[in-house]
Amino acid sequence: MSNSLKKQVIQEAAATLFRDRGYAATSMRDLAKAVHLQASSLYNHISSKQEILANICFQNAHRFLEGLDKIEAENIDPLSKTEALIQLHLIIATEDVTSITSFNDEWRHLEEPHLSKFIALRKKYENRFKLIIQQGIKEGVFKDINSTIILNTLLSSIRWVYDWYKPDGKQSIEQVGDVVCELLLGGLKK
Amino acid sequence: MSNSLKKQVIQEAAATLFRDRGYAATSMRDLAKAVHLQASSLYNHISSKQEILANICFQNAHRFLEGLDKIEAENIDPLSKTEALIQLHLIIATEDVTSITSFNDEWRHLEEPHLSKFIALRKKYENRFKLIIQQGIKEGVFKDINSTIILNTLLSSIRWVYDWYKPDGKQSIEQVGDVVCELLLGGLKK
DNA sequence: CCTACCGATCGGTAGG
DNA sequence: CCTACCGATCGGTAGG
Repeated sequence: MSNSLKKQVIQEAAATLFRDRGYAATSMRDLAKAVHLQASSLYNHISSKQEILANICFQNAHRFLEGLDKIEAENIDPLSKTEALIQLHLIIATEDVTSITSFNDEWRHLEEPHLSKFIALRKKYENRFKLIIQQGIKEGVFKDINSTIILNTLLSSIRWVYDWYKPDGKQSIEQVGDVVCELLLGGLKK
Repeated sequence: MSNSLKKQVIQEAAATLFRDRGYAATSMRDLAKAVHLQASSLYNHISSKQEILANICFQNAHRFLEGLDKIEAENIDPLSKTEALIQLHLIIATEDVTSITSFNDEWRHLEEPHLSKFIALRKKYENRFKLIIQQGIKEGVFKDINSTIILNTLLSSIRWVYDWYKPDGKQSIEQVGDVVCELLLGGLKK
């Protein structure tokens, strides 16, 4: 197995462990066992436990920001953009459930300077999302509700899917997405 | 200070630390420092780190179940019950933000037999909540949407308030609650 | 990739 | 409530 491929395997095993037990409760010996190595051998592929977490967090942060870039560039109204963003969250979630869950829950274990950088990226994402919502309010498609509350409720309401969704379930993620959109946007639309 | 009062102080300090750093990343020495004791002295008041977590989790679980008891007993329609449940979550959240946050995020660090007991309590709560939603669908007040998706979206969408709400904010929790109700129930109502 | 090992820290106990 | 201390485990390094 190539070195970079092995690194990938370690990263994925770490994401699973971080999701299941949390970052702090996962030891490098747990991780080593998961990939059939001695703990010390991990350090031929990664430089520290912290680096693994940082990779998980920033990889996912960039996936969200890239998705947002595309949606912003599209020539569609704020309602369609909001719908597209909800679907983006669900698509990213299903592409790599374990990674996204540990990204959601474990970023707070980032150390500086990673932590500040991560929070800044998230803030940027949220502000751009909020701008789309505010545009929707301005254009009269959305109710005139505090846009921070709308944003937080939208972002938060999608999160259960990460914990809950299993690819072998009876419902496709698109179906779940449509229902979630109907539920959330139904109350938001004027 | 009485013994039971000191125990209360320790529990609250622990809830704050668990919320800020997580259960696994909080050491008994951290906790001891927060209450101006030596680590060993904590054990005059509590029996283990695990016991503290179990107390936090079960205290909050019972607050939710008691609230649900009352709401179920009221002679009101499913829509009003759902509204009352959303407000219940927000009220409990604001009464004791730190405790509820570590209850939400740290229960998975419970060990057996606590863990199974806790999951069973939560399942019971969710099933009874779901029954109210299903009643609303049957009576034609709610759209005929998969009740599990509705339940999860409702429960999940409220969670950001725990992380976000500060009592010194500009908005009262009732205002936030009204907005969240409008947003969520607006899409749910037929 | 391994064996051997480091200093630091963990939850908790003994004994007063 | 403290000092002193236990065995276990932590992330990580040295050296091959």
